[in-house]
Amino acid sequence: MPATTSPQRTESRPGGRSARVRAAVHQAVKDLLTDEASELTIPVVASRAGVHATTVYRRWGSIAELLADVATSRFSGDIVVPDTGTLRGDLERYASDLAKDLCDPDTLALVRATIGTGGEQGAAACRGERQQQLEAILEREQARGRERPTLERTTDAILAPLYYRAVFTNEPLTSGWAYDLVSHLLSDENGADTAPDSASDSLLAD
Amino acid sequence: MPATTSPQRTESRPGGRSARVRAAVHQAVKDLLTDEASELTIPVVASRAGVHATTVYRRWGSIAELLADVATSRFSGDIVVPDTGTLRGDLERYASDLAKDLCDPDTLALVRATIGTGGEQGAAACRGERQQQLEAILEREQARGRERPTLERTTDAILAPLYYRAVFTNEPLTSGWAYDLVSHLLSDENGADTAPDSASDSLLAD
DNA sequence: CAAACCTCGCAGTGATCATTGCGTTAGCGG
DNA sequence: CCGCTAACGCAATGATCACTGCGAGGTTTG
Repeated sequence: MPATTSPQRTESRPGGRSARVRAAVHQAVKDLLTDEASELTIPVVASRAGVHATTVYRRWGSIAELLADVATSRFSGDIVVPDTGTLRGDLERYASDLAKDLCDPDTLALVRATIGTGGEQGAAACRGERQQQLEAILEREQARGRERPTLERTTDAILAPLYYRAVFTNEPLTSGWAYDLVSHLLSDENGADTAPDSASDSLLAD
Repeated sequence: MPATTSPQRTESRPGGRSARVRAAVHQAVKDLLTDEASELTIPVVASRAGVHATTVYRRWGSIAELLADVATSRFSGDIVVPDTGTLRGDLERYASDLAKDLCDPDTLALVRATIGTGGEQGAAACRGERQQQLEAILEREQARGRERPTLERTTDAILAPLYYRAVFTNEPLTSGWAYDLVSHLLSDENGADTAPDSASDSLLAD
C-alpha cells in the first residue's frame, strides 16, 4: 500500500485560516464527545471551537456530515500497515495497534456517535481503510507463496471482535487478547500452527 | 418475530391505557428510525404516536432513555435459546436466528441509534441477554460432560462478527455464513472436527 | 359502587436551534 | 504591491424544542 498521507485537498482554498477553523472544529467535536453530557449540537461545537455557528452550518451543514468528516480524517492514515516479515507478526502488530487505538475513549465516543447519527455513511467512515489494510497484509503473505486466509475470515476473526468489544462492551482491549485472536485465526487455518510468541500481558487499557 | 406485546411488569400500573401509550410510543420510535430522514426528537415521536409530548417527557425524560427502553424491550426474550441436543446445533440455530434478527433494517437502525445516543448504557441494552444466552448454551454442553469453548471465545467468534457485519457494513447476513462462524469456532477448539452439515445457502437477506 | 391515586392532555413560556442577508477580513494571483 | 474571490463574522428571524402548572379522564382498591 502506497503512502496514504495524501492530504485532503478537496477545499478550493486550503489556506491558513480555513485549515485552522477546520482543525478547531474537529477538535471541538472530539472534546465535546468526551464530555458525555454535552449536547453535541452545531452552536455548541462552534462556540467551543471559537468559531461562529454560521461557518459550521455553511461548511458542513449538519452534525451527521460533520461527524462523518471528523471520523474520516480520524481513521485515515492513522494506523500504518506493518511489515514484520510474517503474517502472524503483521496481524499481531496490526491488531495490537488497532486495539490501542480503540482504547482511547475519545475515539470510542467518536465511533459511537458517528454510527448513531451518520447511518450507513457514518459506519463506512468508521471502518475507514481497515479492509484495504487487511487485504494488503494478506496479499503480502500470498506474495510470499504461502496460504492465506480469506479477507472475510480475517475480518470476522480480527476486526469484528475488536470493534464489537470496543463499541458494545466496556471490557478492556488488551494486546494479549488481540494476539489470541490472531492465534485462533491462524491455528484454524493451518490446522495446528506454532504457538503464539507471548500472549496475555502488556495491558493497553487503563 | 413474536408479538411485541410482552407485558412489561416494571410499570407500577400496567393497565390498559399506560400500556397502550407505551406501545404506541415504542412503535413510533421504530417507525421514525426507518425513515432515516426524520429528526427523532421527542415532539416528533409523540406526534407520530398520537400522544402528547408532555407524556413522553414525563415518562422517559430524554431520547436516550427512550431509546434504551425500546432497545431493552426489543432485545429481551426475543430469541429463544434453542436446545437441539448438540453444541453445534444449538450455536447454528442461535447464530442463524440472530442473523435473521439483525437483518431487519428496523432493528439495525435501532441498534445504531441506541449506541449513538445512549452511550455505555445504550450499548448494554443492545447486547441484551445475548451473553447469558450463549453462556446457557455452553453450560448445557458442559453438563453433557464435553469440552466447551470459553464464553469469551464464543463471543469473539459468533457474536462479534454478527454485530460487526450488521452495524458497520451493509453486507447481507446469510445463514450459511453464520454456520461457517460456528464451524470455525468448533474446529478451532477441537483441533479437527466434523465438517459442517451444509453451508452457504438459504439467504436470509434480500 | 365510590373514593383515592395515577396518568394523560392542554396551553403557555423561556431557551435554543437552524437559516438568511450583508459587510468585513484574510488568503491567492497577477 | 494591489485587486479578486472565497471564507468568515455579525445580527436578525422564524421555527422548534424542552419544560411546567393545572385540570380532566381513567385505573385500582376498599
